Amino acid sequence: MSANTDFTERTVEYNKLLSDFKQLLRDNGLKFTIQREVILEMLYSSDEHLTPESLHHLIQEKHPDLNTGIATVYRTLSLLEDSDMVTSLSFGAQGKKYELGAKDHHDHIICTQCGAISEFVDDEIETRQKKIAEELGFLIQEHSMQIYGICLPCQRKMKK
Amino acid sequence: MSANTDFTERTVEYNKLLSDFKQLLRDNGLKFTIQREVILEMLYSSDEHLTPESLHHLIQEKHPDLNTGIATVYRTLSLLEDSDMVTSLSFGAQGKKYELGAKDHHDHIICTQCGAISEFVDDEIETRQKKIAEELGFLIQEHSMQIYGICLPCQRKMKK
DNA sequence: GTCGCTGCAAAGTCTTTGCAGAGAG
DNA sequence: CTCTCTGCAAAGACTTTGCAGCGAC
Repeated sequence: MSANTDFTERTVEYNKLLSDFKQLLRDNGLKFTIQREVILEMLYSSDEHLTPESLHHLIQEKHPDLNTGIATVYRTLSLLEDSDMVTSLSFGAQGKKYELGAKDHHDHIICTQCGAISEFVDDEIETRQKKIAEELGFLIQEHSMQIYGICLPCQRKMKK
Repeated sequence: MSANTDFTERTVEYNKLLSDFKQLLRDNGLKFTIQREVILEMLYSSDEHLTPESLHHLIQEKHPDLNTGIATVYRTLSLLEDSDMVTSLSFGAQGKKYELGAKDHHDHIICTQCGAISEFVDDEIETRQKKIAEELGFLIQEHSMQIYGICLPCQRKMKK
C-alpha cells in the first residue's frame, strides 16, 4: 500500500466521519461550527489518546486564530461521547482520555512508565468474554480491557 | 461448609491482613491508629467496591465516635494503594472505587443500569493476555478487564 | 431574524495540603 | 518525649454552568 493510497483512504474515512457528525447535528437541531469541526479533525488526525487539556492545547497551537475555549472542548467531547462518536478511557491516575469511537473495536496496553498506549484486538478473548457474560446472566453491551506493563523503549532506558 | 467455618476463615483471613498492615506500617516508621484499622476493617467487611465518600459515610455510621475526617480516608487509601494492599478501579463516570488487593486476582463485570459489580476469573483470558503483551514487547505487570452489560435483576425490571 | 454556540469567568466537584493540637510508640 | 496522625479548613485540579454577545441557518 503506497503513501498515496493511505492518504486517500484517510481522506475518505475522515469525510465519512465529518458527514456523520453533520448529520448528527442536523438531526438534533444543533449547529455545525468551526470549533466543532476542528475538534473532530484533531481527534481524527492525532494518533494519541487525548485529554481535554491536551486537545485544547493542540487546537490553540494549530488554530490560534480561533481562540477556542476549554469549555467548548469539554462541551463538544460530551456531545460526541453521548452520540457514541468518541469513547472515553480512564486509566489510573492519568485522567480521562478520549478517542474516536468510529475506529474498529480494540483494547489497550498501557506503559506504566511513560503512559504510552498501544492498541490490540484478540478474537479469542472477545469470544471468551461473551461466554462469561452469558454464564453470569448478563446481557453484554461492551467491554474494555487494559494490560499494564513496561514498553520496549522504557525497558531499554531502565537497563542504562 | 458451615456458616461457622465461613466465620472462622474470614477471621483468619482478616487477621492476616491486619498483621500485614501493621508490619507495613512498622517497616515504614508509621503508626497504627484506630482510624487506619477501621478503614481496613470496612474495606474488608464490605462486599461492595467503595468510593472514598461511601467509605467515609460507612465509617461515620459504624463509628460515629471517631469522627473520622474524609482527608484521613483519602490519605489511608493512598497509603494502602501505594503498598498494593488495595487496588483502585475507575469505571466510566462512576468515579474511583477501591477494593482490597489481597483478594485473588479477578476481573469485573459491571451493570450499566444499577452499577452493580460482579467478579470473575478466566484462565484462558489470562493466558492470552500474557501472550499479547509478549508479542508487543511489553513486560507485563498487571491487567484489568471490564465487561459492561445489564444484570439479571435489571433485565427483569426492564421487561415489566 | 432566530436560536443555538462560544468565550469568559464564576461555581461546582473531588482530592490534596498546611497547620496546630492529639496520640502512638 | 518525640514525631507521626488527625480533623479542619483552605487550596488545588478538573469540569460544568450562567451569561451576554456572536454566528449558523
